[in-house]
Amino acid sequence: MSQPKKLPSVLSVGEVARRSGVAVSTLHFYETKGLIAAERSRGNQRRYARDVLRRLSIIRVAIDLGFTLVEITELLKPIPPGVTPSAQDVKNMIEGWRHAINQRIEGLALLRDNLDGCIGCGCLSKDDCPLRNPDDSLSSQGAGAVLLTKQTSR
Amino acid sequence: MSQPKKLPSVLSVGEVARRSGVAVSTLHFYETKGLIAAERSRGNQRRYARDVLRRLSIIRVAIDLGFTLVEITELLKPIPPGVTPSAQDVKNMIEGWRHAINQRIEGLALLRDNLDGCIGCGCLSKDDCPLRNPDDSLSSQGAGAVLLTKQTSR
DNA sequence: ATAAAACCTCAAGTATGCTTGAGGTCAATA
DNA sequence: TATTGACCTCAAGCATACTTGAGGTTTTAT
Repeated sequence: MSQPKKLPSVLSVGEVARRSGVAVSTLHFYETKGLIAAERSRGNQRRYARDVLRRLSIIRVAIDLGFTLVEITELLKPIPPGVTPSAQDVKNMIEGWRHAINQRIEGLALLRDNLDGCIGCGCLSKDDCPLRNPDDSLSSQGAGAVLLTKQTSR
Repeated sequence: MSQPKKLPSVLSVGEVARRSGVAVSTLHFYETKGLIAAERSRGNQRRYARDVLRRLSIIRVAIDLGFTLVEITELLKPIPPGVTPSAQDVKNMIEGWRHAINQRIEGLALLRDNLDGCIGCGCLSKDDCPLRNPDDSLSSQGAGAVLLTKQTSR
C-alpha cells in the first residue's frame, strides 16, 4: 500500500494562516516582534515547522487573557521559536501561566463578590458601595478607584 | 459652633482627578466619549456632581476587566451621567456585570485546568496538549487556536 | 512554458485609549 | 488688583496591535 496521506513537514505562511485562523499579515507582524520564526525556501518564502501552530494557540490564548505581546514574548522565552523545549521547560512555563491566571481569577471573584454586596444594598446610590470611592477623606492621596482596580492584578 | 467641614457639592476637574486618580486629560477624553458629563461654571469650567467619582470607579474596574470604552458606554446606559438611577436600575446593571464576570472566570478556569493537564503530560512537545491545535485534520475549517480562544468569552 | 495564485518587502494607514503642547481664559489669594 | 495656578479648546503625537497597498518574485498547475 502507499504511504498514509502524509502531513507536510513544513508549512507555508498561507497554510499556517488557514490552520491557525491567524491572518498572513499578522504572522508577518508576529515575526517582526520575535513571537514566531520561520525558515526560508530557496525563493525566500517562509517555511514553518509544525510547532508554530501550537505556539500560535498559546499566543492567542494569552492575548485573550489580556497579556500584551511584549509580556507574551517574555512568557515564551523558555520556548524559543523553532526549538523543542525540555519537559521541564514546559512545566516551568505553564506554572508561570497558571499563577497569572489564578491571580486574574482571584481579582475577578473579588470584584464579583463586591458586586453581590451591591445587589443586596442597592448602594450605588448610597455611601457604602464597595465600588464607590472608598472615602472622600482619603482623596488627598489619590486613592479612590485605584483600590479595587489594583486587585484585579493588572 | 461652625458647620462641620462641608464637602463641596460640586467638584472641579482637578479635584476629580485627584480623588479618582484619573488624569485631567483622561477626564476630558472620557467626556468626549460620553462616559462622563459635567455642568459648566459661569466661566466655562467643568463642575462635576459627586456621583462622577462612583462612575469613574466603575469605569476603571470595567477597563481592567477588559471591556472597551464602547462596551462600557453600553453597560452604563442604565445610569446616564448626572442622573441618579433607581435601585432597580442599579440591580439590573450589576446583574449584567456579574454575568460578564462569571463568564470571564469560567473561561480562565477552563484554561487553567487545561494547563494543569499539560503539567501532567508535558505535552507541549507531544500531540495531545489541550493548547495544541486540536487536530490538524480540522485545519481546513480554520479551527485551531480559535477553539480555546472562544471559551474565554472575548 | 506559462499563467494564476501565493508569496515577498516596505511604507503607510486604522482603531483604541490616552497624553502633550500651543495659545489663551478664569479664579483664588496675597 | 495683580499674579499665579488651574482651567479651556483644539490639534497633534504616542503605544499597541494589526491591516492595506504598491510594486515585484516564486510556486504550482495545466
